[in-house]
Amino acid sequence: MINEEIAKIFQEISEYLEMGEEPFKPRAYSRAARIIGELEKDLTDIYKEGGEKALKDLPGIGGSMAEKIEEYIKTGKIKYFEDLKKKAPIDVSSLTAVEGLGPKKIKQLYKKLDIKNIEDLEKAAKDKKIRELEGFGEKTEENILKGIDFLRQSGGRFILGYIYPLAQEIKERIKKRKGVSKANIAGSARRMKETVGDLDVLALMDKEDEAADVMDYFTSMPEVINVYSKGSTRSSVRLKQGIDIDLRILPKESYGAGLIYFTGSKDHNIELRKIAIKKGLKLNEYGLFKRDKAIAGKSEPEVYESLGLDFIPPELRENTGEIEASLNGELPHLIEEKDILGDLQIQTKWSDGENSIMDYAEAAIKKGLKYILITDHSKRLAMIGGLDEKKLKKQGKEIDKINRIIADKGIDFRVLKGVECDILKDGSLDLADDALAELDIVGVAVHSYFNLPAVSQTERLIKAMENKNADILFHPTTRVINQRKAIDLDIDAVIEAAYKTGTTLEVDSFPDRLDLKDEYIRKCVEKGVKVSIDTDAHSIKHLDYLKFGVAQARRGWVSKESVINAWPVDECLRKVRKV
DNA sequence: GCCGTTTTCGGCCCGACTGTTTTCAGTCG
Repeated sequence: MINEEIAKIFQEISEYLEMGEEPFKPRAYSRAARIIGELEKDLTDIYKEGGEKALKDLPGIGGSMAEKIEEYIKTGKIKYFEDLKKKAPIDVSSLTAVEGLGPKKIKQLYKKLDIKNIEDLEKAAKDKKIRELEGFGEKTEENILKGIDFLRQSGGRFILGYIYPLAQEIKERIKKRKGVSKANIAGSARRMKETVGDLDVLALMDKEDEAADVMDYFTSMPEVINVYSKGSTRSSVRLKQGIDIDLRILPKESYGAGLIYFTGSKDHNIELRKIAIKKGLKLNEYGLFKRDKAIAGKSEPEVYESLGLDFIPPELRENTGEIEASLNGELPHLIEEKDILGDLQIQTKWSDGENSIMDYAEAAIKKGLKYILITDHSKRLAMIGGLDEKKLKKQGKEIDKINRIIADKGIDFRVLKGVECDILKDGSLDLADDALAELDIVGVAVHSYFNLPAVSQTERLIKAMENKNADILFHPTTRVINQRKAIDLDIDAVIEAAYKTGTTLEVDSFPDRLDLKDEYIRKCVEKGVKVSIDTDAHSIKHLDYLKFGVAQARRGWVSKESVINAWPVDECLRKVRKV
């Protein structure tokens, strides 16, 4: 966990330095921040085992940064960073979160208008002061206000994939405390919503008198910065990561009912209670009651069964038809992570990924996958080394070689040739058709002109899908949660076109993308459109993100049948093909 | 500030787009 804290500090240092004149130092810090953020191993452990030297051996970390990391491990602070903050007490990280604002503009705003945070910024923009600054104008001022609005809308919600490991870890720690026989994450995190407002953990305790110890532990965990409340059955704290977390302790007989109650959603629970009432029963967080007698409550399946329902997986509990489906025995058999046999979106060192093709192959084999599709960016994204037709061919030869090596070892695994080909403004593709035709699977994606009006944007996507080489539309709406809105488009028309052209639509598993989102995925399921669930990995570590894409697909009612990469490689290639 | 099968000094991903300009700085990826 210390890695994320240091990564955040280094990123902020980078932004501070960017306000100055020195050109390359910021990049070094930003690169280091990224590397640290993606490190498998805890920096504290690396330091404990190998000292400052081991830190220096990390890529992107030299003497100066190793010292700073050591300082943070020992003191919890980095003086260099504290000094920067003292010199210019600006809330850099929240200001850079406003789209269109970078370090240079922030510096101007601070120097000329003494803007230190979002509140100052909003006031200055509303007072029309920003447009008067050199290099700024009316449009910039407008965009700043829009950016603030957008931040507010998404504000306060945490991206599930980034907070989930912390929730898991705390749950595991609670589980290990004396007297705790079960612990679960509840709330929207258990429903695997793409963002969560806070976290809930439930613990089952057999003996009430041990609860005080558990609560003592919970409210004094190292991450806790504020204790809102502390009691024998419920405590509530804020963590230094900025998120609030509740712990509730339940007795054995009502653990299942409590789990349902605290998992929600609220609307789902209300419907359940209505069903209980119809049956002359009463459902609350303590159990299902007939008069005053508990008839169920120990486990979730028991409660659902007593209500005459099939068990409803948490991802479906949004009161969007799951209760009727459950009553009628028509719930889908949802896709599971273990069903996924291949990953169809992976960026390597050939463009903006961190690892080699072989690294990914080895990591994927280890994870039990049977195939991966290599999809580096195409040439339009020149700045990150996008591939042209020639390089793509060269990459194909490397893939052939790797496949031979793997086959020689007798491993059942295959690396497929692909690309993430840019969709240009007019809907044509960035690479020549004959080059695309050589590949096993072609992914196409939008990375530019996000602001086209809905009509042209929709036409653009449909034209791209009409290209017979375009097999999968990657991250179809291009949103980045909490950062960038989805492009304007007629989603029904896009899904209709996907159906007609036989194009697969992707569920991108990257935690801040999860694109398509759940309600659109469900439209695909209803329409019979094929989907793929891919990680969009830019590093082998990102292969772990698959579970979030699978969860999003589950929230979209997806069963294995419609997922092309839940099938063996030959079947997948057959399914992806356009007819 | 980091890094080195060209280097312990001199490089460092760099093109497109936007909104500001009247030739370009800043931001984004």
